Amino acid sequence: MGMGRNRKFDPTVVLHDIGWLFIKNGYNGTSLDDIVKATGLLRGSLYSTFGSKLGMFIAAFELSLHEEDTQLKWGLLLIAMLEVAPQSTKVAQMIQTWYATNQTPDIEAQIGHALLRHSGIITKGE
Amino acid sequence: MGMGRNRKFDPTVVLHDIGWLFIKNGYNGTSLDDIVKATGLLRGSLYSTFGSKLGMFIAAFELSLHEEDTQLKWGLLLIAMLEVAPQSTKVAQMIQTWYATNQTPDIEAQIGHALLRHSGIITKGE
DNA sequence: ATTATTTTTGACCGAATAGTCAAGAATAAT
DNA sequence: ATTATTCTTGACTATTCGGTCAAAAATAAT
Repeated sequence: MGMGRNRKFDPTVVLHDIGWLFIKNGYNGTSLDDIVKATGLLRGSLYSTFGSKLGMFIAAFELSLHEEDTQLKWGLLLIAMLEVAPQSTKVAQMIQTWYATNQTPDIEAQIGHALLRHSGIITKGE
Repeated sequence: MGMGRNRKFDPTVVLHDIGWLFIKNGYNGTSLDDIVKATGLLRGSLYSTFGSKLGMFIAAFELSLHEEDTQLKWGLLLIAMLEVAPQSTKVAQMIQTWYATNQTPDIEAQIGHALLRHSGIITKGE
């Protein structure tokens, strides 16, 4: 008996912070020290909740797919496609699923547009 | 007097190997040990020729832009846009220049297509 | 053949990496 | 209030990271 302490932080909020970090530095470009500093949590809490760095990305990515924040969604989608999918079949499948349900005639142009924006080549409309 | 030894390897060939490595693992996902193994060269030779890991990427990227190998070119372009540009203004400028001279009505669709191919979401035409 | 200059070699370095864990603090259920 | 369970803390580890360097080998020019 005794269910123990409850989590002191809101995983959803933390995953947002982590998501934006990944967008800013890339997946391999983001270290755990970066995540620790950005979230204010310690490694133990992060690992007991998300399991691994990859687990953190997957959770943040999945969250973003169920949200309206298109900035977060597109950013993580790009990182997932280029950096994470090659080393995680699960992430590759998540992208597959997203693509299958979001396929439109202009999807490729949308992706290209997102990448140009992400890299700062274009800023607004054109 | 005495001009000293000549380089024992062909930088162009080496830069191709390095370029494909970056495409396969990403920039931050590729270590110098990876490069050493893939090229057969040792760190000293690589550093005396290219200066740094970033120098290796820039040289491989620049080479690819002057070539016909579209696979290599698109692959490195994607890596450059998403991973390297944020940490190198020089690479950002290279992409800017490329974009300025290659801007077409369907450039965004082309980029999106390249990224979908890179991540294995699509394989051939569609 | 000597020499000045260059490249190659591979051991080495401090810093950063992802991940671990035992001990302590908190708390939900009894 | 006790207790079983959970989360938090932060020090710790082994490994990998990009990069350096002195010595050795090679060679182009004289």
